[in-house]
Amino acid sequence: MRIGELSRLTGVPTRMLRYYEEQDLLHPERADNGYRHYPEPAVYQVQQIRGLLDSGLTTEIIRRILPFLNKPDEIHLHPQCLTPELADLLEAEADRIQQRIECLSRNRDAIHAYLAAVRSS
Amino acid sequence: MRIGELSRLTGVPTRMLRYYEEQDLLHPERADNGYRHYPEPAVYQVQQIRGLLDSGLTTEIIRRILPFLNKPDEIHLHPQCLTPELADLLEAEADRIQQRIECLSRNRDAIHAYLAAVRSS
DNA sequence: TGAAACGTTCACATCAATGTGAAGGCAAGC
DNA sequence: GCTTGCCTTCACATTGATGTGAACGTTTCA
Repeated sequence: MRIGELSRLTGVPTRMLRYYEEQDLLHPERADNGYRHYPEPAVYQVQQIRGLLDSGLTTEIIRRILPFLNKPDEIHLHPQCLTPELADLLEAEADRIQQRIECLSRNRDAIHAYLAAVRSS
Repeated sequence: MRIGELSRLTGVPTRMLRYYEEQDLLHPERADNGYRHYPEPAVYQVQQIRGLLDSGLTTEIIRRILPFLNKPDEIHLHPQCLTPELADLLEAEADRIQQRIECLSRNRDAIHAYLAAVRSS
């Protein structure tokens, strides 16, 4: 599909889809006339990118971890693909994500606790 | 304590502590000479603010929900304090936080799954 | 008293994510 | 063929969270 349709399907402005490409998050094919051409799964990928951005990750971090998401099965099973440095980077990023999750969970619970307390009074 | 000590205790630059005050997230007292004076609990509050910012929340949202965090007990139990609009706002914010948690959890799991798959090969 | 360390405000700079518009090429229908 | 809508690139503006530095007052201590 072309960029306009992807934009409609995802609700993400075309400007941003081009920006994500510039940031190496998306890699659409190009038609003869230069038009970008996206495969079906791009819809899901864009939603994933949006979710991560909204969660406070930068495009740089997303670029780094994106190749390893959505691929628990279809993995390049050559062990040399996973250098120790890369493994460390992924673990560190998972840890930082975990910290965010805990922070957000605490505060979500606090909001709920507040609402419950006030309502039961 | 003064701003420098709070900065050392939290690792947050004084510039940012002043910025958070400008954004109505912190409200230190002022000494006669104009120096800011923070109470002990400010340390925890600053850490909380940082956690929320790092999780992708804006200062505007943090300003709105901050008064209701950390107060499951010491609540203004006057029911008129919780207008329906305010309750809606808090619920909506809790929902959006929940979405972030789910997005981050999915991707943390994906990273772990990738690492596990590659290592067991 | 003078230096060092800290505080104040003001202001300009940066960076990432995004908005917006110009100027022009391509495509599909009337 | 012309209009309409989509596509391209280029470029400048904006917003929120920061960095950084100037210019100046305060506290501390030798």
